[in-house]
Amino acid sequence: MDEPTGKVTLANAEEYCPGISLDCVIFGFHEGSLKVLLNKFTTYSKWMLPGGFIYKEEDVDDAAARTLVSRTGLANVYLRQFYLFGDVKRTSITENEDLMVRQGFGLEEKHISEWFLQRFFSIGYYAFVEYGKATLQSNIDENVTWFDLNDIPPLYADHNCIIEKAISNIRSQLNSIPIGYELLPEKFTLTQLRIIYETILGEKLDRRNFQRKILSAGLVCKLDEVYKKWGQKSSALYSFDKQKYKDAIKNGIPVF
Amino acid sequence: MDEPTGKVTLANAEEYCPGISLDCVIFGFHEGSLKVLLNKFTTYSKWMLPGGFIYKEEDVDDAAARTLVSRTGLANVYLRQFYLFGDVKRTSITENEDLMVRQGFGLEEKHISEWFLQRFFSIGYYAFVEYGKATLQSNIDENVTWFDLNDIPPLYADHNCIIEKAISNIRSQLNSIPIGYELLPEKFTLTQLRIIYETILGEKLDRRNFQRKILSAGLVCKLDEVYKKWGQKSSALYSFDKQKYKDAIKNGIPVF
DNA sequence: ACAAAAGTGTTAAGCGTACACCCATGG
DNA sequence: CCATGGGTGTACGCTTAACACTTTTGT
Repeated sequence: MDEPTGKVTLANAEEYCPGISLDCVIFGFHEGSLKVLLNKFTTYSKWMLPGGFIYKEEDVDDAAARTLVSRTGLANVYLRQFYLFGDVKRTSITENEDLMVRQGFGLEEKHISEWFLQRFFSIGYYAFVEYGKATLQSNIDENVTWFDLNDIPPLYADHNCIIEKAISNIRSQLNSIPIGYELLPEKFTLTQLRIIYETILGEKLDRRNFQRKILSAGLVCKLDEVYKKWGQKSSALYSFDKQKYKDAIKNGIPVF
Repeated sequence: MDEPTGKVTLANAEEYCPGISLDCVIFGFHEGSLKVLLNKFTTYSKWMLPGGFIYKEEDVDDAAARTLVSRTGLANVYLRQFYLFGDVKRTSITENEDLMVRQGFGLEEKHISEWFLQRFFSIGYYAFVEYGKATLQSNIDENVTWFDLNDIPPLYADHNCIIEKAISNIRSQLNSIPIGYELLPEKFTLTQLRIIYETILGEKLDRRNFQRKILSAGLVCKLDEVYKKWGQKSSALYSFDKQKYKDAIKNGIPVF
């Protein structure tokens, strides 16, 4: 999975740490809703989270970043490890056999059970990327697409649970992580920002109170420009104050 | 490490998942300060966090619980996975060689480099136990002792970092986890509870405001008994309301 | 005229914070 | 009588939550 444009192969399985993988819940924001990036091997029926393996001489965080680059072309994104999924039954052998046989990974026969049918731990990461900047790296073997967060199909293994856990994790930290900066374009409206919060929290927020709260945090500043949407009153555009944003990240300033 | 009273051996290394271990930051409270449980192999100089390996057919959470039982004799304790430590250089080969040679694990020569000198991922867990109920399982090969949190020596590998990360993790969730219930005996004073919060937060809290805050959460109730300490006014004893505590755990009620 | 979305302001209740005061105990 | 620690109460200020009115724009 380290070859963005080439065929997926595990013939080089010896280069990876055995029994451990990582899965990324990659969030984007587009047309008023949160999206999650999923991929599917063309020969296999189920969608799955973009994942990867870890080179024997590679830090886990680096492996996650590499996975993200290979699917979106984006480097230096907001990426956080949030949980290790380690139950024995989180993957099923029959499901993995199915996946493997259909996909025909470049494994010699004797390596199949040693590698792909073994028990796997998976390290969960979540990422925030700017939807418009991601260049999805689909190819003949692998299809990469955004899914609306409210419209996720049944996924491979425990990947639905991984998404759930990512969201509950983000939710519990929503007061201390400045969400929005990585998800939104440079210029955005407060309604867009509010929808992100509402989606994560799973509840409606009062428009006016939200506005006051966000502005009082001081991380975003109003621009002179306005956003014009057909059929509505034009709304003010805002931008993140990059310096204050970085301070908030570094010093853990509560932002909401 | 699954044989509490026997000699530590890894001759049965094939039974464990390779390249992955877990380390527990076990907190206790005694004589006005937070303690962390550490252990030391008698032949090796450095203290380390109680850790263990994961059987091939064992859930990670179960492995952590087993590790905890083997050191403290306690089952059903508050135990949470908080991070996976996955940097390549988190352990050093020379340090591991030193540990291994001195300890003389029951490994055949050819297995040494395959098992103990390989790269290790470590899953971090933290636990809260009642100091008075823990029965430390020291033996000839392994010494198990409580250390004051403010007096931790330089530990094996990245174990000091693991403790730091555990504390910062607990600190960030202090409003939503009912800390104290597992650390304190059945009957306790609010000063004891306050010291726990102060230690985790690293700052003094106003005695009166703390009291009001805790009581308004409704998880603890005042008893008719008092605690008498030599040289001071006697103070009221409190207990956790077990039902409300369970609800708070289950439903994630903010408790502070 | 009406619906949908945005801008602005007000008010009351609740919570956090900073205190003041008194009591009990032992040195 | 003083130092230490515990019990109780108050008062101010800030944050939060609930809510009303107006503007813009396209159907």
